[in-house]
Amino acid sequence: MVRPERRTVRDLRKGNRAVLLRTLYFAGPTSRHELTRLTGLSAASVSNVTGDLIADGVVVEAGLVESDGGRPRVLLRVDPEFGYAIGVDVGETHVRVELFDLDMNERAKADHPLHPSRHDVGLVAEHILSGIETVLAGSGVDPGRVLGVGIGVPGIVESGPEALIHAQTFGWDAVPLGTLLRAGTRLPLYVDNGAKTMGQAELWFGAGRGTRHTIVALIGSGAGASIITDGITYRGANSSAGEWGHTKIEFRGRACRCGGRGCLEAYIGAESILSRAGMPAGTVDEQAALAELVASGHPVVDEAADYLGAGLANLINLFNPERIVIGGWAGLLLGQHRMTRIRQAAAENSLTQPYETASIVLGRLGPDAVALGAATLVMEEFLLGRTSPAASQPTAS
Amino acid sequence: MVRPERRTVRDLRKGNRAVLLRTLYFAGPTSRHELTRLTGLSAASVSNVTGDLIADGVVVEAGLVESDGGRPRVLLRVDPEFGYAIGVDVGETHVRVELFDLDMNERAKADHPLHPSRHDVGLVAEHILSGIETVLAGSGVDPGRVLGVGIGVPGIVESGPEALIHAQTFGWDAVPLGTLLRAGTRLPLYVDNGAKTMGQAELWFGAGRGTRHTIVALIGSGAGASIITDGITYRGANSSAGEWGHTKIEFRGRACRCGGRGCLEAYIGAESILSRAGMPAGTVDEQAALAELVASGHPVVDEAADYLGAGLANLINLFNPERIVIGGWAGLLLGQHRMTRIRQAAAENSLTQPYETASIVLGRLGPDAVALGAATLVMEEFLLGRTSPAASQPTAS
DNA sequence: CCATGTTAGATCAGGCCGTGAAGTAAGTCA
DNA sequence: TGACTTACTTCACGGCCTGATCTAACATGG
Repeated sequence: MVRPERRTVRDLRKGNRAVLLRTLYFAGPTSRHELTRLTGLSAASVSNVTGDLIADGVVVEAGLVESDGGRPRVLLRVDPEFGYAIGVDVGETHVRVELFDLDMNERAKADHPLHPSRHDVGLVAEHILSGIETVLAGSGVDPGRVLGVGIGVPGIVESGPEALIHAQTFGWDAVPLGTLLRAGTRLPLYVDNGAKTMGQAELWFGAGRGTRHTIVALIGSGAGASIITDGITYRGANSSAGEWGHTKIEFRGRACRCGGRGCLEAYIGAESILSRAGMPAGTVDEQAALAELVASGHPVVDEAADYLGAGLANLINLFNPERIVIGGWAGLLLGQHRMTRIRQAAAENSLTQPYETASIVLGRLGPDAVALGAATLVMEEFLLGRTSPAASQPTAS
Repeated sequence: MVRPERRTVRDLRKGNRAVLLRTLYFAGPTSRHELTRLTGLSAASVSNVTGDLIADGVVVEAGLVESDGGRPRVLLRVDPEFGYAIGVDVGETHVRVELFDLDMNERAKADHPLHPSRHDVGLVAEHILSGIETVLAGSGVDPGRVLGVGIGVPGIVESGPEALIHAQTFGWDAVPLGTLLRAGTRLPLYVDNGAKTMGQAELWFGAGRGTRHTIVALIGSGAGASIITDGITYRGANSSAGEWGHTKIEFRGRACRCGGRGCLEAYIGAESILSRAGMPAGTVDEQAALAELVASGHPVVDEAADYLGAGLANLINLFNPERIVIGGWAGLLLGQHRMTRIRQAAAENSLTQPYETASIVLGRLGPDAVALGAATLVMEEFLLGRTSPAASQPTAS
């Protein structure tokens, strides 16, 4: 039931251009000669297409490499200044906007604190728009060179003609954030779940680099997962795939804040761990409290590690991944201090063969990678050749 | 991290040929004119490529359709006699070999009973080879027109240079069935897990037809799932994805025959249901006993339905499918008599938004679709243009 | 300093491909 | 019988990738 595409001879060039661009981007400075090896294209085609790319300004020369007794190789690379990507992290306590060049170096940043009880859509949209203006002004980057804005939000993002956001914790029900923003900017917008963007950041630049069947488990107050199948973030029919935190690990078990019972999140989410240890939500600084709890060796932490291992085991059995990355602030905390226990629980609760192919590792990017991941949404479009600075326009009116 | 391919201008033709062939296959008799609409290709190209296909004998004309006041359309279709696919079902109690034409009509069949305690690899291989000979002889089909043999086996099939089969219930550990068979036949072989082949049968010809994000849950003695993501059976890093039956639904719960605890299979598998009702494995005819139990309204059946719903809910949360097909003989039995209860349990244990996009339905093909599904493995290759009768050869020596 | 050898990259002719435009086939209808 | 309609084919054209050939730019050795 595969649905192959590709039509005219022109698409060929487009595709090969994208292949070269992607190879240059991920392999770094590379000579034309080596590109023929990496892409399988003929030397003649590499010459042609790189010629186009250089003429368009996307690719620039980056020094020479001498070779024993022959013409030196000219190294090529994507010009990091050719375009820029903006990543937005809409979190519980802040709206963070970051501007990256194509090498994903942060060039500017804007932070708007958000009161934990005020997540009005209009306010968030306002923060995002003013943040975009701030980073553009602060970096001195020509707005016309910005390729787009990626936005990581909590909750489920329902794809469709207009992306609709369902975020229980924010009280958002079918909120068309994209539509609201389009009134204030003409930049292309890419909205996705924050856990998915963070997963993509780990996949591209973190602990998942080079893998194709990967799961990034994110544990903070709650728990979610980003599922990468064959190199692509899996979204399912309505983009809500990956709701790992609300899978049942204990039939009719402990009550979860989602209203259900026995959800994994009710056993491994920071909020639930703390409340089990006698520190209900809102009474303490979650991160500090959990750190202390983990260090103190409280049994509730061991229990959480066991459940986490079992939860990972379910993912291993279902997805047969080559790597599992544990991320999110609570996940990193648990992983740093209870990794052996987690791995053991995962081994006990999964089948041998898939367990052995899955390496369980800690995330490398820290909890602040949501904006970076959101920016990779923009990069993805760019590398596919579906967007370019010429197509973008600065903020409207 | 997408990895686009496509190189030369020649691949274009290959791809478009595959697109046309696939469209003709699934849309049935179609005129060239309509093919331009269905494929997006120009009329000129459709004319060219169908010309090739007809010249190669793959496609034949299939009558005319008058149109009001113009030249009548010539209908085209794939010639069902152009090639044949053999499907093999290696089950607990039999080895079944079936020969299909391209329309998936069964043309011949061979059944070898298997003693439930004797699953010697050599014996199974012998049965398969003699079954192939039998169906070829019985149908009178030219062996040179057979496109390949698809084989559905129990357990985990580890893909690689040689497919290795790990089947606990058979006592098989890393058995290279393909290699053994290749000594007796030169036909291309495609080995896969029987649950996956059955899932593919439901996807192509059964209750999953037309869907792209689908899960086929198979419940017999045990439980497994075939996960279709974006129209393709998902296999994971080592082809062992979909081990749904051994995901934990009850942390440290009931003992499972796999050695673990709290596996879903230990709550919804026929063997476990019967043993809970006081009928341990081996003492009764499983299928008859379960049917009686279901009809009698025994509470253990209701309990199983609840667990099944919760297990499906986990799949809904993780995969966000558009359809869930319940299959397998025990699954069909439960579904026929407890569908409401299953659906309700699924609703209670999954998030609202993904639950609403997933329609839960019964399988349409019955429990004998393993061989049919195995034959679709051959068809898949054929429709991609990667195999043709000319490439195949009759049995060696 | 220059001829020679070596490697990187560019250019060119040739073979394919898909497409729009124009042409042909095969009906209906009046 | 001829006008009209619709289905399909043929043709010229612009693009594409590739192997072969050519040019550029270095090292080496005399």
